[in-house]
Amino acid sequence: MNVASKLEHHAEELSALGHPVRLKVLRFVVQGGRDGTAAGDIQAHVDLPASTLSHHLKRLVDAGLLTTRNEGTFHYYAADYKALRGLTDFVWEDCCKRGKGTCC
Amino acid sequence: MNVASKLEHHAEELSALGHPVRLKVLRFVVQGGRDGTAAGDIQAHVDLPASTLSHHLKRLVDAGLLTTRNEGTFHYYAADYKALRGLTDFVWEDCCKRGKGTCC
DNA sequence: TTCTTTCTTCCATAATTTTCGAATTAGATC
DNA sequence: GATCTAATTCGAAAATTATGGAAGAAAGAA
Repeated sequence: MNVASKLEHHAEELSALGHPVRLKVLRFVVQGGRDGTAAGDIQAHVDLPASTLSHHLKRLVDAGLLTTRNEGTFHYYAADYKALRGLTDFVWEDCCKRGKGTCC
Repeated sequence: MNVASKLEHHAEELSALGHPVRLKVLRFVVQGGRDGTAAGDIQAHVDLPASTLSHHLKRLVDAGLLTTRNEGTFHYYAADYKALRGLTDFVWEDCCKRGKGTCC
């Protein structure tokens, strides 16, 4: 993946996280572990209409931050921990390389 | 600072980073070190009209990710490394505490 | 089949964001 | 003062995002 599209991708991820509801959802799912958290449990946590929440969940999945899996009528969402680590690392990449001294 | 407003604040920071130009700017400034980077140098890096860039810089400063300092007619922008660290840590806070096993 | 539960998609409206030329400010230099 | 340079603010159009009721889909139970 080239530099420009990597930037676009990470910007998309950050944009997805840049909304109070979605950030709250992501943290809840991150804390829920690898097995994932059911959409209904997420809804109880954020207290919003199902349709509104569904849009936000889709945005997080589209960005590649969450994965989803269905079990019967239940839809489970889990964090893509690798993607998330890649994102938080990206922001710090080459910190201070153009400055004098170190800082990070 | 309470939990809700901390969430709002970090969502605002992430939203500020959730744009390709602003993410590129932030990384450039992060790499520029503590002394900061002049607006003109940033403009050369992103190749955009000054007015457009100025809006993006303001957004990053308003979010608390950049600080600014004037020297004559030059405006220097520097990363608030503490704020940035607080942000990237926040996303991972209490990872897996509601799940079984560990992952982070 | 009919009903219930769980969740998504459709649709329209409202609100916010992005863009950049033109005008303006602020400081340095002649 | 006049002028140049560096950068911000104004203003207005275009594009994107956010919200949630209503309708639909998918799985299971009665």
